[in-house]
Amino acid sequence: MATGSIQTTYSNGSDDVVVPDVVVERLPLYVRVLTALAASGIDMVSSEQLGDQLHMTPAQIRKDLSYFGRFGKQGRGYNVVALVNKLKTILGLDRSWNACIVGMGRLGRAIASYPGFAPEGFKIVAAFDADQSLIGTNVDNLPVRSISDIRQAVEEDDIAIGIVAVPAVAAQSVIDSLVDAGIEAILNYAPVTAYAPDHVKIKNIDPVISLQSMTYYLKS
Amino acid sequence: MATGSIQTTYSNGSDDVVVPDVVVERLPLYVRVLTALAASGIDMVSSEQLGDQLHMTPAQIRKDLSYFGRFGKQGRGYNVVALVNKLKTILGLDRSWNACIVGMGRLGRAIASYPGFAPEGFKIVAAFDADQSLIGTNVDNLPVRSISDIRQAVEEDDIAIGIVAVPAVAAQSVIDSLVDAGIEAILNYAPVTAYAPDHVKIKNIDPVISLQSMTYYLKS
DNA sequence: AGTAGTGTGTGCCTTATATCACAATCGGGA
DNA sequence: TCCCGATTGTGATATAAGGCACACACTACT
Repeated sequence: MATGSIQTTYSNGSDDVVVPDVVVERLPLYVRVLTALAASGIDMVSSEQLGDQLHMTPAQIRKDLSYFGRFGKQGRGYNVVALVNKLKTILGLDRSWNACIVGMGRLGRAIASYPGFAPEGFKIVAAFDADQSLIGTNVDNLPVRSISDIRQAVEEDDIAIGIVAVPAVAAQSVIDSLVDAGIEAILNYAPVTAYAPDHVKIKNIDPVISLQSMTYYLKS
Repeated sequence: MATGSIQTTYSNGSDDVVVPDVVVERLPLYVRVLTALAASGIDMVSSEQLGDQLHMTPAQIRKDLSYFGRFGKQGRGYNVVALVNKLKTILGLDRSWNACIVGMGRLGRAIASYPGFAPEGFKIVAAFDADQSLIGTNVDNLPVRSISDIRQAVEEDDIAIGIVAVPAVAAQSVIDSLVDAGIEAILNYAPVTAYAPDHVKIKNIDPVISLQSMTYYLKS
């Protein structure tokens, strides 16, 4: 759909493997169930058991993992803790990441106060808005700054991720600013089909679009 | 990934066509840009122009539309208003839909007060929670009811869509209740890989998972 | 040490999705 | 009325993703 690289190479010690995007998108799901399994004290798991939990075929799980190495043992399965650590390293989740929010309206504030980011290593370290009456105030202990400060803040605070929560009409220009400031990943909550150059990853969160495709299947 | 029908048939006057899921998921995007074009007074549009706006190839747009009929005219393109109306009808967006929210914590309240649903025809008509101290109170003019009332409410209020905003541990059982109550579409905000039978559509909204797959591509 | 049982990793095949490319068609102007 | 430029709709082809099935590896038990 949107332009962007479909795949990347993963340098796996010996040779470089081409990893499809869809595979990378599944890895966080593996991390999540493996983390839960580890927490409940289970130390080995088979691809079949993982498949049951994730509602996918064991073959797909094995193939996905095989892009990155050989983590399992025949007859035994995968060591839960070892595998989750390896996957976290692959995904870059063995460290924390700084993010900023652009747009501190109702939605931006809800995102800023969402308690699910921090435990996973995503820290929101800056907030921006275009509204002069908001700039300078504090929201959730975050000082709201002018959008024109983005570039400087991205450098100073080592911000890698931008979260866009502005109205649709402003979204593309905000995204351009973020890209221009050197950000490489964007989580876009604005209801637009946004454009970013190939080297910048962008993902959209749009509940209305999700609902609108589901109604197709509703009978009554 | 999750089990579920990959495709459905669309009865298009003469013959039944198999419509892939991915195609249906793109239709709302077409509706959105077409609506914007209509609002700006443009009355004809070509697949190439649509492709520019959506960052996809004209061929894909034409093929997607061709699953449902022949809406364009050679040499001219598509009539914007006629096409958007047709697509809305196909998607079931020519009417309004009732939805309920389960889980009236921080997230559930943010969803309930999100102003983006109503203009698109999605009405939140009921709210449920397990917390006795919340039941009976009003949130955003919505009375919070017990989860055990779901079945009755779904029937009485003609609710077609369930929005799940409960903690991860409670999500699957809530989804089972919704399915049991006869709901056919679920928008799940809980961070779990939820299961629903094939006849129930389920979509997940999970910003953390989205971030976690993007970090794979971050260099530094 | 030998053997039975289990589950991985992967080549090969199937299915799904995207793109190409061109005949068919439309509207406007000479 | 006929021709020309534009753009659709779609068969054919190319690419991508998923799943099967089995050789191989590992453990445990005798």
